[in-house]
Amino acid sequence: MIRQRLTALLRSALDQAQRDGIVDPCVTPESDLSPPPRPDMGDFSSNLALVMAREAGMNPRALAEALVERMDGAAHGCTRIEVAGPGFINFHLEPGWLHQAVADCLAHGMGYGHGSEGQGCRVHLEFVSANPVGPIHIGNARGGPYGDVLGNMLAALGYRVHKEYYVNDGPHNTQAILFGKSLQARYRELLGAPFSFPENGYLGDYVTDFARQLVARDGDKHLALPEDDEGAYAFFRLVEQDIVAEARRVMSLFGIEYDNWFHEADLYGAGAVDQEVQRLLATGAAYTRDGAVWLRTGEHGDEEDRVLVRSDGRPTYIASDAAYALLKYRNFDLAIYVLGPDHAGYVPRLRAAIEAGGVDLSKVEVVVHQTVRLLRDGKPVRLSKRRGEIIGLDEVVEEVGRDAARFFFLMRSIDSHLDFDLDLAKRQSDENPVYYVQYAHARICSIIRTAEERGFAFAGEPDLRLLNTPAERALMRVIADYPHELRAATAARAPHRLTTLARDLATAFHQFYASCRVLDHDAMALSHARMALVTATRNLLAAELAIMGLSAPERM
RNA sequence: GCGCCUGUAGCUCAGCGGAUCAGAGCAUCGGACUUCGGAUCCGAGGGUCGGGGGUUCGAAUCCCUCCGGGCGCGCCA
Repeated sequence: MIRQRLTALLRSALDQAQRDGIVDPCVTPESDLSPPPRPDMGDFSSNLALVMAREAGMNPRALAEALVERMDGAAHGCTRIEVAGPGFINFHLEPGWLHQAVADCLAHGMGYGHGSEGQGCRVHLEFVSANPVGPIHIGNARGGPYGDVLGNMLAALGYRVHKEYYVNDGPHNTQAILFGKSLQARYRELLGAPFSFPENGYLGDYVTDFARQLVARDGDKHLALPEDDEGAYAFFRLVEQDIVAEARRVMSLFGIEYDNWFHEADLYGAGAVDQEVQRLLATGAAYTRDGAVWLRTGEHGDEEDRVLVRSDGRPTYIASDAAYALLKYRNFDLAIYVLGPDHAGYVPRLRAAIEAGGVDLSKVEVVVHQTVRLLRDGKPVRLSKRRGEIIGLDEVVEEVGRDAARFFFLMRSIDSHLDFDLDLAKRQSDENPVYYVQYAHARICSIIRTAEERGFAFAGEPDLRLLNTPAERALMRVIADYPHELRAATAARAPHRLTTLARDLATAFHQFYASCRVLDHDAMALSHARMALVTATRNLLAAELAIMGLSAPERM
């Protein structure tokens, strides 16, 4: 790859300068190789001299000059290397490097830019994992496209990715129990039995709907269940399958398929939670106090120790999370947790619990996405499962479309708060940027169809050297940069950058299209070359859309 | 009160391991050869990057502080 060649060139020049005594031997700082702001300034620009000027005790420009003098540019495909501005080293490359990128893209098709540096590293990626006590709403959903696409990116670079949804259905989950109590109350209410609706219970209509279904299916046989936590949990379990099935349906509607839906209850069924608690006690990572079992998370970066097992003997979620984490690390090299903002405060104790369990924290990554605010009529809508104020993810997906909905979520940086204006999303659906990208793809497909219809027959290899106008070069440049950009975005765990890359590619193509005629019977060689460029562009657009989980329409 | 995120053009947001980063889309206004899709392209206006201080030759970017917004701080998850 071109970047590696230039980096090597810089390094050898630096080594030579050090041998010549021009520069004191010092640590080579991380330098950046990026496109200069204007094409006429060259193809790549290095800030190496700027970055290390202070450490080297030299004026940046002088340092840059010294480095350039020690480069054999011609041997590395450079037509010119010059120092610019305060000390940038600008590389002008032979145009062939761009043509090579196009050829690479054509040769690799949908796999262009992909790699194997992941070396099969097994990544456990968990995302969404909403409490199974109601429909998935738009606030829970943000982790969906993020995790899904991040997984696709990692997979493209050779990681073995396992996508998982963790279902919090353990017998001691107070949310599940509260939901169960609400359901039980509605059930008894429908049957005219005495009931008491729990304080802060789930008020949504869907709870009554579930109760109605239970009555229709089983009659009054569940009246026998006790009105306590165990009875409530039993009620929860009566409808859990339906809730999870619905979650699965909605995620699928959103284009997300998990490799596994893991149930917390199974950890208990297997005795894994008790085993883990015993193990933590045995290793001294946990201790007993006031009748409860505490995990020494305070020694692992948390503010204080946390309760692992309540004084009444019921384990907390940390216990099952610790047990689950241990399970994960038996089969995976890296675990990425994608959590909602309401779990931000939980991160230190999660990491602490994992570390206390004996797992190296370098194998843990936690991404906390920021909130989604739903706007209706320009005003924020409070989302609360408990109060029954819910806009279902499925409603949104059906209204604005899967592609637009995914793109909308994906566009924003995961650290940014996201305003999802329902009315705007609906009204704007025609001008959503996703259509801009998809239109570029459809347009190219149209060109290809036209070429067939009009009998353009291209024989042999295209002569890519014919591609040299500014618009062509700009388009090739975007294609050439993709492998590096994909890696940078993946390393930064920043799927939102893909949306920018795709838009940039579409823009470069549309600009090219406006100034370059592709099909011309009077210039067959050029037509051939441009068809190759356009085909490469379509390949990359399709590949980018695929990684983002979006469709690549041939017609719109 | 403490912690995390955030404040960039009228709106929604990129850029945030410093310089060649003042950007995009939308909105507004004005244009586009009658052959490949106008869901496109070209152009214009518009911001002292929340305020203030500091580090630096150089800060939207790093540090401190203040102000505004969001979310967390349970033997809930």
